[in-house]
Amino acid sequence: MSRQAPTLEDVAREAGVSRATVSRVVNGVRNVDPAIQESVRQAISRTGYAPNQAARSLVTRRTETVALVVSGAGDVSEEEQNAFAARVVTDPFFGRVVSGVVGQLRPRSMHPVLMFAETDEARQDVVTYLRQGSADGALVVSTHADDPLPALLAGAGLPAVLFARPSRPVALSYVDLAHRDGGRLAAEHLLGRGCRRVVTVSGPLDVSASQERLAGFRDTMARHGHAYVPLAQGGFTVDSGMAAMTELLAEHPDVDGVFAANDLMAQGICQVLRERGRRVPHDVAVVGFDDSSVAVTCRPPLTTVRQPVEDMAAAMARLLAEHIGGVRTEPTSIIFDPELVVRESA
Amino acid sequence: MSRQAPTLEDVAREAGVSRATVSRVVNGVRNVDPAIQESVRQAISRTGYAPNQAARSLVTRRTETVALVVSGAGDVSEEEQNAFAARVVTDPFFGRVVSGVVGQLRPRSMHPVLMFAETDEARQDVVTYLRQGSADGALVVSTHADDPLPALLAGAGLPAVLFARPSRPVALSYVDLAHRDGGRLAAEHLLGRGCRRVVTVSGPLDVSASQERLAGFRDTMARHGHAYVPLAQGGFTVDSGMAAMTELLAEHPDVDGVFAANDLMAQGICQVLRERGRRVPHDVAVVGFDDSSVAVTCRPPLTTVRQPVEDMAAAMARLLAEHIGGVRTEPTSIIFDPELVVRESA
DNA sequence: CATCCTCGGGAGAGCGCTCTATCCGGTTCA
DNA sequence: TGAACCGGATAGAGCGCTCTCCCGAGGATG
Repeated sequence: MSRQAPTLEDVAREAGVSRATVSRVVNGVRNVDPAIQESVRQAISRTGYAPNQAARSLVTRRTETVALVVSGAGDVSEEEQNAFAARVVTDPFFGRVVSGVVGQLRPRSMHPVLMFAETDEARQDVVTYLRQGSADGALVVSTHADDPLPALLAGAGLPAVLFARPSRPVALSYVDLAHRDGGRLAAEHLLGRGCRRVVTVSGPLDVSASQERLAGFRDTMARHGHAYVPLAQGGFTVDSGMAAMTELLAEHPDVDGVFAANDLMAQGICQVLRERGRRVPHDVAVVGFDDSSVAVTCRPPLTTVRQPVEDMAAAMARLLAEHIGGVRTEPTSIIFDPELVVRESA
Repeated sequence: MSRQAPTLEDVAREAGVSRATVSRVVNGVRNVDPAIQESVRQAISRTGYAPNQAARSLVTRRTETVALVVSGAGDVSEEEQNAFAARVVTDPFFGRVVSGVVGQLRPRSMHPVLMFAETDEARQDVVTYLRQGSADGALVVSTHADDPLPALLAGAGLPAVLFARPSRPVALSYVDLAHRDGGRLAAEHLLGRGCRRVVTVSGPLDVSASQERLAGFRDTMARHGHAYVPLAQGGFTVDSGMAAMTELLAEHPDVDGVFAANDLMAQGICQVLRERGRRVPHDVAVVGFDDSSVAVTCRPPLTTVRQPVEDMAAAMARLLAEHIGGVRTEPTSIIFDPELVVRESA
């Protein structure tokens, strides 16, 4: 970067028109004479002009940037922060979120800036970041039901869209899945296969999605005469799935069906079952949740309840863009339906 | 956001001082009378002032934002773009990169914006994004050796730091691993265990890291009398590892050692071996590469060559910050040493 | 032929901040 | 006592862009 970058002024002089006209050409607004348009374009490429985003933002009050925030509850220590980031990013679920979001933002020339807000301070940073106009809005994925961030955002009147309904009502749009129906689908499938001694590994019960999946599952089991379904709580990771299954297996060695609240845990469950000499699905049927990439790579491939994460994330981005653009003003919710995907594990 | 956001002017009026003084307090520069400092601070919290980042950027020419770019080579179709993003983000490797980068950026109050540049157009977008001052610099992770992005960035004189040495020399800083030494470590370990019929699954050979790991491995094997090591090329994914091992096993059923160029493939390899009735490590020893999270969750846990990705990513961020700040002007390279981590698979 | 539009273009006022030049009042020192 | 100095604050000039207003030249209209 040797000399000063060319400005609108330079291009205008080069093309022999006014700043305003160049601006009009660049932004494609109003009718500009095609001949002048062309000469401006040439002047632009001759000077190698690139509009200064800061100057533009200063007057438009738009940055074409949104914050993609993964927020937890409570406080974690300084060094845990990075571990949190690593864990979140590595989760196949997050990959699908990013994929869906980017797919929507790209055609709108918008960009996501990644933020992790697992401490109160970090959450305050997110609010400040938005308040100072560094981003136009936020897409929030909470890892806990009682995440305080949505309320902070709503309180500051900042545009935001949530993944999953917040535990306490907040005046923000969100997308969610009918988790309860997902639990029902899993139960019906296991029952349909003739499973009679079914157990379940739930997600963390402070996450409402976990509660709902479990509730839907248990309700359906109950309605078919299975009043009690043994439960172990997991943490949505492979490890926690293994631990939970080990525990359940000790108490219920005759188990013939398992519902796991996500695929990662289902994978761990399959691993434990195999190590204990149980064949999946012959001896024990396993149903996962999410239909993430591991559902396919898992041995055996998982029968699972599909959550259309990419579509949900895309919807989030779309909603946020509409809120930012002022097209949509009222908080809106979009609930997606789960779908059973039958593979080999059940 | 009901009324207009308060500006410096408002705070100044409220505190009974000039704009400049408030600015100094906000930015903590120069000597300001402690009493005035305090009254300004109070005025700030009373008005709920948050500095406008666009206005600030306009004059400082800094955004405190960096682009975190994952760039491929060649062109992929429109719909493959999202798949690319999903695949990249989900890779545990990327999670570690993000973790390391965020760890460095956070204390500097900088933020990463995520960009995927797997088409020529997308790469051009990255350059434009930086040229218009939307970000102060770029951290580039290339998925292919002949990625054209580094040259574009260097050509435009934009601050950037690369993960891995570019195939053609470019005037940019980079961090890298001594991959060749990593291959050597793997070979020595397998030989030390007494393996005599060793095969290897490499990464894509258009990635220089793959070539180097393979070269280091083969050289060492050759030096110990093993002139020929059967090879199958994989794609750094579990699936490709499985396919490669299936192939190798068909031609070399008596194999007793495998070196995989990353952990994901090693995991696939272990799976195939188990399915074929081979015990790991008893019948076949498997050495992976990376020491990623799957090395621990894999059954059996993987003996692997550790790549300190977090540290490397942190170094990238640090280098970039120095380049942006003008503290460092010459392109610099930092090469990290791999380390063997012995677990159960070999 | 006067009037009213429409269309293409220019002038210029900011957007909210930083930063240099400047000023002011009080001390120090020749 | 006056010049030099210095910490501490202000005034004001931009940074590069958008956007509203305005103007002038045609063309349509009555």
